[in-house]
Amino acid sequence: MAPVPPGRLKRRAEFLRVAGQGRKVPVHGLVLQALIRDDGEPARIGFTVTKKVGNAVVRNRTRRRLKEAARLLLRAEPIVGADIVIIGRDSTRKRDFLDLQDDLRRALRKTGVSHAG
RNA sequence: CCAGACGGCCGGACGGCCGCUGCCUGGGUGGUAACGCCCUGGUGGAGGAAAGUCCGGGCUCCACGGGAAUACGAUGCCGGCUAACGGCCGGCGGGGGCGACCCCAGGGAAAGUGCCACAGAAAACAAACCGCCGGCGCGCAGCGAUGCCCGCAGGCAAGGGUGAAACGGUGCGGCAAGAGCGCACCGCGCCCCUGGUGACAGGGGCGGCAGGGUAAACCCCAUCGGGAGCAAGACCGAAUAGGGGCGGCCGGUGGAUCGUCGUCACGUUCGCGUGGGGGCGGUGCCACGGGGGCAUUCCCGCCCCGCUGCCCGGGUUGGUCGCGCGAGGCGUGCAGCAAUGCAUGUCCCAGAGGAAUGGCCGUCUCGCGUCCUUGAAGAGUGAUCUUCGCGGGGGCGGACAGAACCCGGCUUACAGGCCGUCUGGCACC
RNA sequence: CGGAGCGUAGCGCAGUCUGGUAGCGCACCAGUCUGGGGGACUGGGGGUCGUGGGUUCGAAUCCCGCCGCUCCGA
Repeated sequence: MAPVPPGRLKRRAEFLRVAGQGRKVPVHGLVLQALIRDDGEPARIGFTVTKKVGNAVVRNRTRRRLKEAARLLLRAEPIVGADIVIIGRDSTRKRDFLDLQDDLRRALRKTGVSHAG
C-alpha cells in the first residue's frame, strides 16, 4: 500500500481548533501545534507565518522552507490521525536546512503523533 | 586625470538531485451532482519597481428622457502629444549655479470680505514721534551781523528710528526747507507698431506714479467630473432544514375568515349600495380538545402539530466562467527638435486561489565591502611593533523587493555595474 | 478593494479649524513642615511638535510626498 500524501488545512476554523485543543511545541526553528484525531486517516497540515516575521518576500521564503522540510520528512516517515500546524518564526529563514528538518522531527516526536504502518 | 550634469540600460551565469503549477499529447480512474483525480512525455512559469494605492482609462453592475444652472470636488503660463490624465514633450516667464544644467500650484489683489503678531508716530480713504524750514510774540547774550531758549499758528517729508514690508529707486537741478516740483536713466501703467499659432519678446509714444503683501485665507474666472468596484458580475448547484403550487387521506367544539341563501334597518338614479343579526358550506389561521413520540401499561412531565405523493422557484458549503491577443513585446523604415504617430516584418510571452513560479548543493564570475593569512613597506642594534597603497590565497556578505482583473502614468525603495552626450579644472602635445 | 482617524515632555492629553506666547495632569528634582516615611505646600528642570520639501516676513498649525499605528465597511 502506497503512503497517502498529507492533506492541507485551509479554513480559519480548522486552524483555531488545532490551536485551541492541540499541543504546542516550540523548538529552535519553528513552533508546532498538533491535534491528535486518532482515526487512522492521513495527516493534515497547515502553515502559519505572521506579518511580524517580515514582508511578503521573507514570509514566502519562510513558508516554502517549512513546506519543503515537512514534505521531505513526511515522505520518509508518514504520520496518520493528526492535524498539524507549523508556525514560522524569525529564525526559520536562517536555520540550516538539515537542522530545520531535525527540529521538525523532534517536535513531532514530542507531540506523540503516530506513524503509519 | 580629477570633479560634476543629463539621458538610456542591466538587476549574477551555468549545472545536478528532489518538488509545485498552467497548457498540449496519450492512457487509467472517482463522485448522486456541479465537477474532478492519478500516471507517461513535451512545453511555459515574477518586477523595474510586481511595492505604496496618489491620478487617468478599459471592463462589469447599478442609476438615468435631453439641456442648462446651483452645490461639491479636482485642475490652473502657452502650444503640442495621448483613449484619458493632476502624465509626457517643446517653448515662455521667474529663481539658483562659473558652467553643463536644475527648480517653480506660474490665472485674477483697479469685484468684494478678512488678516498683517511684536516693534513702530503710522500697517493702507493715509498720517507726522524725533526732526527740517521760514514767520510772529516774549526773553537772554552780543556794539552789531547774528545765535540760543520758550510759546503760537503754519509749510515739509529729505534725514533718524521700528519692522518682513513704510505710498517708486539713483543722480543732478531746484527750493526758506522740501517734494516727480523739473530733467536723465531704471522700474511701473496705458496706447500703438513689428515678430510669433500663442505665452511673450523688441521698439516707439504718452502718463509724474495711480495699484503694499497674502488667493497652498474666503473668494472670482475658466475647464473637467453620475455612483460603485473582479469580494464587480454571470452560470451550475449535492445533502439537510425551510418556502410556494396541485392532488389524495383524516378532522369534535368555539373564534376568525371566505363563499352562498333568506331577513331587518337606512339610503336610492329602483339597477342596487352600506350596516346589524341568522342558516348552510369551505379553510390545519388561532385556542381548546385530540393525535403522535419519549420500549410497553397507569399517573405525572417533556417534545412535536397535519400526514403523504408530484412539481416549482430562491439560496448556503462548493464548483465553473470572468482570466490572459493586449491602447501587447521586439526589429526596421518614414514624418516630427521631441513626446508621439503611420507603415511593415516577426513573436505568443505567468495565471495562483491558506494563494504555484520553489528547496538543497556544486562550479564560475565581481572591478564592491569586511575579516584572516602570506608577501610587502616603515621603525628599531634586537626581541618585536605599526600600516594595508600594491601582489597571491581563503572565509563571510552581495540590494530593494513577490503578480492577485488588465492597461497608461505618478510617487517611493534600491548593492553593484555598463553605455552615450555634455560642463568645469589641471597636465602634456 | 474602499473609507476614516491619530502621531506634541517618561506616560495620558490640550493647542491645529481662525498661522506669531508650545500648555494641563501624573511622574521627576530641590526646599519647607515631620524624629523618619507618607502627605501637603513652594520652587524648578525636561519637548527634533513622526519625517522630507513647499507657501509665507513667520508653520505644531496651511499644502504636497513619505514612515508608523489604530479603527470601520464589503
